[in-house]
Amino acid sequence: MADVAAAAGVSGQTVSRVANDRSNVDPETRQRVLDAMASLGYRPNSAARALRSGRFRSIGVIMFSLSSYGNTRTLDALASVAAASGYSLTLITVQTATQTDVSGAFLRLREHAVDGIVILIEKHRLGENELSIPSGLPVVVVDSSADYPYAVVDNDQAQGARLATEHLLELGHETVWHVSGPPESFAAERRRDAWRAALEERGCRVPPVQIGDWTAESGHRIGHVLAQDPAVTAVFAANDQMALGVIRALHEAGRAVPGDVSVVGFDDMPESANFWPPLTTVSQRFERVGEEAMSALIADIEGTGGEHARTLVPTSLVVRESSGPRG
Amino acid sequence: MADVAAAAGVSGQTVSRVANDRSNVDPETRQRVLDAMASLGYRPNSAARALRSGRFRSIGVIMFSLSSYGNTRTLDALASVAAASGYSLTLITVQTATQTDVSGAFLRLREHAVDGIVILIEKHRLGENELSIPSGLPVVVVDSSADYPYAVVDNDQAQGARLATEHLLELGHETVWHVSGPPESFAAERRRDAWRAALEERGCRVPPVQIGDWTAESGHRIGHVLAQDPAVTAVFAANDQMALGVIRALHEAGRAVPGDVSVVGFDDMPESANFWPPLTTVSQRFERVGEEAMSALIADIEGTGGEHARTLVPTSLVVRESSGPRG
DNA sequence: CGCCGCGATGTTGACGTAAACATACCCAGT
DNA sequence: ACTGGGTATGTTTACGTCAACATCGCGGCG
Repeated sequence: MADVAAAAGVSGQTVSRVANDRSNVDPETRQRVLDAMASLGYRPNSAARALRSGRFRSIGVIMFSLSSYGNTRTLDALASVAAASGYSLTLITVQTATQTDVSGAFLRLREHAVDGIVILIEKHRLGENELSIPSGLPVVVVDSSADYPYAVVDNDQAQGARLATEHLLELGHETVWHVSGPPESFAAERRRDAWRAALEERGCRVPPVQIGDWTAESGHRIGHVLAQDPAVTAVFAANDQMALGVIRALHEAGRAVPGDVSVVGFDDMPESANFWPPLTTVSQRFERVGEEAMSALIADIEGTGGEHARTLVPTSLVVRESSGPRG
Repeated sequence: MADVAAAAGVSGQTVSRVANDRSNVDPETRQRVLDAMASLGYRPNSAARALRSGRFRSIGVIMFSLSSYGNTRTLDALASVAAASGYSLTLITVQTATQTDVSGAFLRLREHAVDGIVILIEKHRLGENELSIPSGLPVVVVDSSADYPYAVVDNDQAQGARLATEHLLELGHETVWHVSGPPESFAAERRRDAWRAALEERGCRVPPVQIGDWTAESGHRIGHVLAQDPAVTAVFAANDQMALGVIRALHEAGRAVPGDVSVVGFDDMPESANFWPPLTTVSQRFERVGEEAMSALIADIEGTGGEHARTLVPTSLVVRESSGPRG
């Protein structure tokens, strides 16, 4: 900065004013400073800026894992919105979603002087005492329980699961079997509850829940069991990967999809339209979730708004060939 | 820090020494300082630290998109290694892989005081003049050409493509058709060249290349064309998603996989084992790529080594049911 | 004609840390 | 007892930026 000031023949303060677009700088002087900046390749030093202002224009993201398709897309949206708002994104991944790991991530983010934190954890109930942040940083939680003392943004899991279940019932199936995500996942629980509620509302028998772990392998294993039972004509899997495994098991058992069994997934991965048969599934708007989360966080940081609302982004059903009338 | 110093009855400098684990602090004093730190919840301010030292213990990552499966897994590995080495990760995504966007990302990272940069761009030849970094920051490029003046780490695309092609030839197929990635992708080019070389070495006819864009849809479209030609008995798709589309098109055309046509992919996505039929594919070790890239970068930052080497991580063939002897 | 006010610019200091240098002390060797 | 060297700790200062205050000059108005 001193170099720029010298080159432009002004004081450092004037350079600072130009850099921050302050009023009350003579247009001619401003131009001179801008020229000097350009020719010297000057960039303000954000460390000094952060030290001075206490703000870093940086957002921390704590993720459980990048392997999940939805989390990845949400992160992408977070990055876009953050960049558009002039924030950078500091990413911390934790190996396990334990309180210890998440707390450690918090501490590391505090050291790295972030202005706010997005938690992208798909697991259930991180002990709330552990999540308290002494520094009072703004926090937004994505894809988790409503019990947090922070703003929460999520896809509307319940509404999506209801869409899927009702779609199958409307096709004439007597009931719908469910391949659920793991017990510790809140998203899985919400989808399961909504599936059960949809069945009960219509007076349908509620078959036993099949517990998977989101992987295609678990779907495959469960699919083999379901394929043995001729009463199974409609399956709602809690994600597309498990649906894929179920379909493979049905193929292996010689049961036609959707001729003998209809299958519906949840996520709408890019591949799902090209499964065999193409998968009927619930499309989530992860981009929208990321945008909502980042907007809420930035509003909180900058003092605009901040009601710690719960935002649910609606999902939609994409009907493809894996579901059909009861054969 | 001043509070801690007062609480422990020492000077700020001693606190600093304890915080940085310097030698020459009396064990008793050290403990007193540590206790004070703990009770006051002190965390060093990284902004001030960065300002003082010029080092931020932060790595910038520039990604073209998070939508690619491989990039995501590589990023996951980068994050793990960075965390283990005490670095944080600043993520910048660019919408397009143009020189302008990438340069802009560079500038933003320079402002954010990163110590080094990983470029995770799957596209070809960013103009090299644009990639020059005035500040002389260490840079590692993942998944791209060897022409850069920086260290490069990548999966060994050529070796993988050769594995896939030779596997199909060894099954008795007279030649292998190729569904390629888009022209501007260097990875696609390397796979294409290796496929062609493997065919030519064995004196096989080289069928016309089918150009896709990595998506399952493009594979589906191309698959329909290939399905018309009875001479097509073996297809090597440049990624699993396009392979999925090809398989779907073959199903639709009534051609059995692998009975009539064998299909091999590239990537080994978690879903691929549960395609119908399960996909023979080339498994890439993205985690290893991420580790190598981050290690190289950190070595460069910390002045250890730094020969700007080119590291290729070997791939392996996973044989499943989508490939079989020529029917 | 002189004073006031306002806009443009300069000067000073503080943010939290750590390097460099300074000081204080202890112990071994003569 | 005195010197020299090493260890533990304190003091000063600078990193780059920006808020607060100080200064300067110019035009308007009583």
